[in-house]
Amino acid sequence: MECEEHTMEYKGYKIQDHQSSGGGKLIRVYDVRDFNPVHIFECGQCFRWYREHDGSYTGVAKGKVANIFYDAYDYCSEHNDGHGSDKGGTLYIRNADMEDFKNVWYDYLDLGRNYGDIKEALMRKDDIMKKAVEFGYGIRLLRQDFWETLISFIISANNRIPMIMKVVASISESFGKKILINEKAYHTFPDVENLASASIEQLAVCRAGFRCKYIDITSKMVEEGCLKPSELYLVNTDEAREMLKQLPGVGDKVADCTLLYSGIKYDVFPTDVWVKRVMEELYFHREATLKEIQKFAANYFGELAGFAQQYLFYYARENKIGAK
DNA sequence: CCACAGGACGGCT
DNA sequence: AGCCGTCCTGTG
Repeated sequence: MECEEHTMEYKGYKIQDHQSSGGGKLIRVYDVRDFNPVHIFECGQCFRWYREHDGSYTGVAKGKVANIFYDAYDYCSEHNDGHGSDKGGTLYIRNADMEDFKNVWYDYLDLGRNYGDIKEALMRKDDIMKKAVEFGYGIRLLRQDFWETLISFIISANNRIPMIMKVVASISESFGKKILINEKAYHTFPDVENLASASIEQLAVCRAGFRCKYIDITSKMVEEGCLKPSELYLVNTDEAREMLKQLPGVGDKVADCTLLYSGIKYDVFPTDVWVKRVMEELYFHREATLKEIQKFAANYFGELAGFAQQYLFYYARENKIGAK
């Protein structure tokens, strides 16, 4: 089998591109900091990544399939140096070439952002954030496809993560494009037109329940141009949230998740039951309304609210903070 | 069989 | 504006 390797530099990262004639493609990215696949793929922001036996994750995003593995340089010692940054490691992206890395994965994995600085700023806030950041030290906010994120979080309403994953997988199998890799089939998330042309009966097969009608109407509204994703970048966060809330099935929480996880706005604080519990238990020391929590987060975390929320959510859910 | 988990929405105050 | 019943599909 012929193998070809190239080493190059891209936006400050040293990359090795490994292509074999057998069809195996691999990208190695050196010195990637603040990266832990478990934290990234299991912190509730995405629904299409599955853990393999070797600890890597396989998923479909932006029309591409990849397997992601991370090898930390100093696995056993402390994960951070007390200043919010870690020692880094090597990121392996299988089934990707240099073009895929430049066009999809660099951006999707938010590799252009210095999470060390964000973690340091949040840890300086208080001991609660220090603990939350130390716990989820390898979290990154994925910059996901807007449309997939919107529909995924409409499905997330009053629903649990394993169920959301099943419904999104089912919608992709029914309406997305098939990709064959080593004779195994993967499916992309359908684009707006494909979902808009589906009937409610076809959607019902995907087990989305009462959310089927929201998906149906939202698809048709977006197809007709009632909401143009590009316009969300041009307005402030409150206006963007109100625009999204015009779509059925989209309230404050779904709107904020969509804005945050597709990388459009970062000064949001999506407040689900877990975030509400952790805020009540650790910050308010009493019951608090959603409004109070939103106001507090906006003032206290400001531009970093979205990142703070993600560390707090992962910390709360993994440790069952505030659970009955 | 029942209790419970999880946000949006609409009707009521 | 705030409160609360209802919506669906699971699992324990």
